[in-house]
Amino acid sequence: MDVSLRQIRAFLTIVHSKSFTRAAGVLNLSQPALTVQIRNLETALGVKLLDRTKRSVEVTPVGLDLVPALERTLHELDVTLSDLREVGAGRRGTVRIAALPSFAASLLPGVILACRRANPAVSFLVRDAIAAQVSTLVASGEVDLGITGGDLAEAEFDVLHTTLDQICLVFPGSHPIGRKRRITVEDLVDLPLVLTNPGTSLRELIERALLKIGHTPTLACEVTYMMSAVAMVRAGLGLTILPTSAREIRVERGLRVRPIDDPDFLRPVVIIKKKGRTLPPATAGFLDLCIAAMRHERR
Amino acid sequence: MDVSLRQIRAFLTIVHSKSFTRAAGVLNLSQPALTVQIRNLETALGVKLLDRTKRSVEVTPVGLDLVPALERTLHELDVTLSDLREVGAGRRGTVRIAALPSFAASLLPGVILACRRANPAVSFLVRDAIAAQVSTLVASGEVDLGITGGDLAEAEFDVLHTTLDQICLVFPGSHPIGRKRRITVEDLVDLPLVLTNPGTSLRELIERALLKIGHTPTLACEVTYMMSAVAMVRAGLGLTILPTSAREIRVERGLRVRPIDDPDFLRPVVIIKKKGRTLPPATAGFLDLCIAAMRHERR
DNA sequence: ATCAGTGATAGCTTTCGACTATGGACGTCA
DNA sequence: TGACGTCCATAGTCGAAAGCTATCACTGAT
Repeated sequence: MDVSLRQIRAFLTIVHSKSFTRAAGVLNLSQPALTVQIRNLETALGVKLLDRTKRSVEVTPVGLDLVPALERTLHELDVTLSDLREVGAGRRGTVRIAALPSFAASLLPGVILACRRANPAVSFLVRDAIAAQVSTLVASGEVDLGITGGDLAEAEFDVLHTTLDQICLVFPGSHPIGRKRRITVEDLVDLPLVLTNPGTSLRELIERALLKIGHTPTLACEVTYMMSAVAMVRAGLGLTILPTSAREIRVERGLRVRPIDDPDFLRPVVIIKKKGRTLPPATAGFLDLCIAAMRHERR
Repeated sequence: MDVSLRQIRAFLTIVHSKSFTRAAGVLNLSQPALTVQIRNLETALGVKLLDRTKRSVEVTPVGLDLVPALERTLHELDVTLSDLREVGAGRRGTVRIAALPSFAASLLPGVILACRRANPAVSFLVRDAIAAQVSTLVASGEVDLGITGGDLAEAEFDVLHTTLDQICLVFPGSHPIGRKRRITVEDLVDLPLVLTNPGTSLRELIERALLKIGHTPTLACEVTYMMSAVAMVRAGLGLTILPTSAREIRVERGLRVRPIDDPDFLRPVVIIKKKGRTLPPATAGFLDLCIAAMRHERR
């Protein structure tokens, strides 16, 4: 027969309590059960581990040598497994998530805070990246969740939640366009725009929408970070177009933000995971908080 | 249910082979058995460890974190247990033995050599000590075997073997006593003797034997080591009395050795162990060799 | 000498784990 | 596109393992 954990635990318990009967009590077992366990263990190992003698049990020299090693190993295993149970309950673990920069800066901080408040031992790994990278990160398994634009192609992902992100025009308070009641795509034509880099989903969305009415954007400046775009606008270099989710439009004073009233500027946003992948429990909890926060945001 | 080693091994095997079916082959198990093992393991831990998806099995992030720790622990355990099996087979281990100096220097080296030839990984701990100390060492468990004089009092020990050690008179080749055909206790009276310290079993034996015929030894000199005694005799300081087992009587040239023809000078020698104690397998093998060597010696 | 306490043994019962057979999902290839 | 093969899951059955109760044999203490 093979050696089992039960047998090892039985052995160690007997060594500590120096008695089959007492050990049986500790292990919630009958004394004969223990006798059999030890007999089997000794048979399996081919060594006598305990000397059953008058009045009490003594460990053989061989058994004594064994005790520290077994104890160390068993303790390691127990720690590993009890940690794991914590992970299983969602009280521990690492939430690994990739998100568009706008969400990484606006939605996530609050959600992370809430999640950490509920389970202080949970840690977070946030990768902020443009849409194309987000899906790659999810597909490769480098992160478990992705928050990205809704234009993903394949059945490689499960869509866990969908919401909409209103794209807005950002302009100085003094700009004449502020007087319009409603801003449409047509209004964007010929306006000097500060846009994010080509390849970003936002840029593509804008170009596509303008192309639809036969135009291309009038580029005032091209930047990588939305923060830069906002600064440009503030300096009067032009106007920019950012999603509502972008934190940048809220921190900069003296700028005005107005939705662009066009279905093309209501960008779908999804939370995705790799298909067939189970989310770690802590991450599943985090997801729920995310969805709740998005619902709350859209109200 | 509790986590078992089988389950952990099953999990790791599946992780490596990335397939239930293949892992089942490796483990000589049916595939459904593995399915059940993993299901039980996951239930016990409250975590999904494997994602069973199309065509192949993937480890969940949580499971992946777990693999190295489990592997390390399991490997440690395997090493510990396989070492132990070696010990159990007597191929490894430490033989701990206390012996009277005469035996430690004469009988033991050969036996140890033979034992080591049979099992090269066995190591030895030899304590050479006078009779009183030998029994103490055995009683305390500091050694497993003791070779000592036969005058031990208690039922605290098991006597594993008994032999007799002829006590001899050692004298210079030129000494007149060499002309006697037979040496008796009476011959010892008034001879200048080089004796070992009071408290040694040999000294007590000699004093007791002389006292029986109403005498006390004529002390030429008192020494601790038999080697010293022999050197004194060699220098003509007196005669000495040593057991046959003493190696010293063989190495010194120009000395003569004659048995003292008296039952009092046929000292019983025993091999003992603590009662109720199981000998480690390597030590049991060593004991057999000791007994064989003693039998051979007395022929 | 009796009694209390220890571990071992025996007989019975329950539980666990393994096997065979089969089902459902998915990928592949004609 | 449909038949097939592969993979894991499920169901039912059976045997082995492990548990329990009752009792024994031994030892040490009263």
